[in-house]
Amino acid sequence: MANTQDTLSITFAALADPTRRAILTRLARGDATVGELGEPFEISAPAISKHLRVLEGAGLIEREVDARWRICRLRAEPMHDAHDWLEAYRRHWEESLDRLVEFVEQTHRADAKKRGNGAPRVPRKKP
Amino acid sequence: MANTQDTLSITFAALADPTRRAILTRLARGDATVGELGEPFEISAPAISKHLRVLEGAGLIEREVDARWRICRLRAEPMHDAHDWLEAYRRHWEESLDRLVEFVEQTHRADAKKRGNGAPRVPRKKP
DNA sequence: CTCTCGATTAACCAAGTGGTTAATTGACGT
DNA sequence: ACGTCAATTAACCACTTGGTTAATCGAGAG
Repeated sequence: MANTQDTLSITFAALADPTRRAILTRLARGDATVGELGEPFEISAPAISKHLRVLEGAGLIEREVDARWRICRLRAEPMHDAHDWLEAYRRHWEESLDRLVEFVEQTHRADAKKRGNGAPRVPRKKP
Repeated sequence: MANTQDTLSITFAALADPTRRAILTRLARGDATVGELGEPFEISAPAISKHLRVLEGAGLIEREVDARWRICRLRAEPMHDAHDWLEAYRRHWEESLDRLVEFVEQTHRADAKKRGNGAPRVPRKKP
């Protein structure tokens, strides 16, 4: 409902569609026309047009008109902000990974020392 | 319309709302009850409940029931995948940054040589 | 038992989204 | 001038989303 959407929200929303992400992935390999971009998908040209408008609205692509073709080019800057935002949570997912590694190592050590002990313990959710 | 949404789409969609991002930011400082999470916002309790269900559906939080409170905890793992996906585009935004730096340096050099030239030029979108 | 409190569910609404087909625009080739 | 081709716009549809208010549920307190 917050209609005056902030940039980050618009960026994440644009990225929340697999077709649009595929388009961006394609554009990372080089500029392309709208037709080329739509070719891999089984959806109509207007549907592609709409996706491109969303991407353009998010500043993730820009279009340059060349005769009757529109050349699309990737503009990755907004991803930078999204990446930075996520970066702030890195230690949280690394902590979870640490807990998993710790669990695996403990299990391995237990197996090596005395095989066939009790039930395999599961990492506590909040240790 | 792809209804069987992939994980990345669900993650990005969950992050595409400022209220939900604020909730995650709050949870990064520690677990909290639903009431505590909703307190900063001027929306109803059911609206918060829905946001939390979206976050839970994306695997970004988990809820533990404690008497009549629900304790919410951050689960940052899905952000890891989103972060990785964006990482693939790093060189693109860094290239753009390079172009900007190059422009600034050029401008600076020009200013140093002949001061007080025309209006301050703005970086071209496609130099 | 009853009342309150934290939280969720139910039912509804307005707006947005992702898709369609049909019509339109604009540049090119003949 | 005409037809064609790339792309967009228009109009429509089904479904989702973010919000509301009212009702419900479950655990404690009196």
